Amino acid sequence: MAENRFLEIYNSLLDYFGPQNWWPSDSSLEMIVGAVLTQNTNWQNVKKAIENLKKAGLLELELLVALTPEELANYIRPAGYYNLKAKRLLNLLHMIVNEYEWSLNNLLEDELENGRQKLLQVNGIGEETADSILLYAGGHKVFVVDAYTHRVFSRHNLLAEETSYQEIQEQFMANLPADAALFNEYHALIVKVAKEFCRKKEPLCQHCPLQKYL
DNA sequence: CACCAGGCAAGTA
DNA sequence: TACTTGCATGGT
Repeated sequence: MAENRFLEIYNSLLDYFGPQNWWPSDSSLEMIVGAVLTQNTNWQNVKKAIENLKKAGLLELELLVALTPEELANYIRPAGYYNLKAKRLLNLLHMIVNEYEWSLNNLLEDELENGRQKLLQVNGIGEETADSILLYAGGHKVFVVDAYTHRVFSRHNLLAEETSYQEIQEQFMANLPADAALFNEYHALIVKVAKEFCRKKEPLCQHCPLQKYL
């Protein structure tokens, strides 16, 4: 695009919605659990699953890795895809045990590219989940792209329909200050505006704070 | 009833 | 490489 509208849109969204204070969690471990559970799933369902683990006192690395996939699946059932996600979550936790000496902080404090490679090697962790963990738990300067980002920006003709994850991420990061707090807030604001005004069944965004960019 | 939700990997050609 | 399909609960 001719001028950089990425920052302008960020400011519009922040003015309209205010700070979103993501990621909602009480600990880094809870955050990464949520990152896996929320894959293609409504956050309301994820909250129920996390609450089940909390009530059982299981939100500790040593306790979670001691569970079988079947046992873990039973707790996270409300999040959907529970058999799949139980395996994926255990894959992630086992990587932390084996590659980072049982320390999630060791992973989060690793160099960005090293941590990202390790996360992407885990079966069940793709780019969005990896980047979410790196940004929201690790505080790394990496922009998280998701289906909402693609929908909101392509629908407003700010990105082509076929733009890839990596290309979208590069566009944002090339046009914004390298600021983890800004990346954090921006992604959350995109989710907010998509949920409120840019749903699949609402092709036109009347009343949307981004209407002027159409 | 249909459709959607803060994806990802495996299978197919 | 480029589609397609399975995974699954809960809210609208």
